[in-house]
Amino acid sequence: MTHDGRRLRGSRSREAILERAVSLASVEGLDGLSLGRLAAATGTSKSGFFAHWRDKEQLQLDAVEWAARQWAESVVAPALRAPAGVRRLFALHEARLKFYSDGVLPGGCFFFTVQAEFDDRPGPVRDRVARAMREWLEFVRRQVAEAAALGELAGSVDPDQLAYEIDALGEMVVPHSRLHEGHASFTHARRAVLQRLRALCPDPALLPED
Amino acid sequence: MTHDGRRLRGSRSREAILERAVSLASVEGLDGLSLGRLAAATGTSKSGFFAHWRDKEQLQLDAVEWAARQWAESVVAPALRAPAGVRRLFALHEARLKFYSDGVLPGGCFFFTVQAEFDDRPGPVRDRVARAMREWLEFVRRQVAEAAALGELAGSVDPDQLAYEIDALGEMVVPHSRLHEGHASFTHARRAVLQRLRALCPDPALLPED
DNA sequence: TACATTAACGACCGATCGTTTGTATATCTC
DNA sequence: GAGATATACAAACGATCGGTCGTTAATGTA
Repeated sequence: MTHDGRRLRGSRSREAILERAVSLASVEGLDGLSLGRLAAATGTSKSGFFAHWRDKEQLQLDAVEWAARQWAESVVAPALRAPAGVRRLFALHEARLKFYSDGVLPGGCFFFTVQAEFDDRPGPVRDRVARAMREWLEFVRRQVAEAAALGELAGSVDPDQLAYEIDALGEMVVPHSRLHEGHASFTHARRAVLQRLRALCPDPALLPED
Repeated sequence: MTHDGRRLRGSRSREAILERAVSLASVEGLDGLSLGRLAAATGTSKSGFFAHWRDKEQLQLDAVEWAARQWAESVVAPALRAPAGVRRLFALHEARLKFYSDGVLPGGCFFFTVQAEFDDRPGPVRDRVARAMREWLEFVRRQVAEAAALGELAGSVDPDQLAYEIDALGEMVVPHSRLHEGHASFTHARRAVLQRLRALCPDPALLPED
């Protein structure tokens, strides 16, 4: 009846499980999330996981992969529709903030949670998380360098430096907005980067005033 | 023989346990830390904990208290030796960075880890952590306001805004420095705040050039 | 000295953890 | 259709979880 091949059916439930895992892990972390709770949340049995993954660590690694793809589609891709340079750089910052304020993930940010969880725990998961963060920072750095090459940033800008600032100001919105209710941290994060870029940009018309 | 009163002895081991708990929690989190491992690390039995605390949550609450005191003594107090104003503000930032780079805690920062762990988990521990972070941010905000009142910051500065920036740029050093080895993030965090303050301060002699 | 209190312990509890085993069923290959 | 494979499950495993219980030794109070 159903035309699900076993492989199609398998990869569908695999994707559904990973989506749930990323969602739950944004709240409780990848290790804090237990297979029992994940099974309950997906309406399956926990022993069924072992048909898809050798052990919990393999599932964690695939969850990081899934989250990186989600980030690329939800944050990076929309920002790439803005014209290259300082406008794209700020669009990237705003797309991240929108990702957070839209509540795409219940915990706000998978990578913030998982980064805090694994930054001191050597192993494959930590390495995979570190790679994802490195690639993200490298991408931001490239946007900075491109803006500078287009003459949209004062010449003396260090791309590594500015990329760190943009990332830090954006990422700390997650704990601030969740710990102290209210929208203030979003305003602060947005304005911090906006004013920083406006101060560097020779053409103020490229960026909103406020 | 020993002049330990039972109360003195009790409060001594209580403090020793809390110090260990804060240290371990900076790595694995307050919930990730299990009583069994804490007992092993302190050379005691886990059942002994229940002579000092009703349950794990009470120990967690006291650990937050202990960590807040450590932060006040190791970061806030040294910075207060600098003259009020923009110099104290920057001294505060540098004291925090020194706290991290000195490796006072094996996980870098107790509050970063615990914040990420509890920002989505309602309960007394979350409330206590939120209060500690609120008090810290309020303290930074007051230093900003004082610097502005002394005429050491351009008049248009919003203390909430600048306090958020200083905190975010300082705190994100923790995951960055641990995930990507190297000292770069310390340089970035230091220079970001320094250049921001220098741009606002009418008297550049108050701050180092670089 | 008599008695209460405290610190600390070993042994054990039910629950949950990640994982293994065995089994049933559906799907693909031939 | 036959045999291999993939999906999924229930049941159970040993380990560990937070927590309880009963006890011992030391210290305090009377």
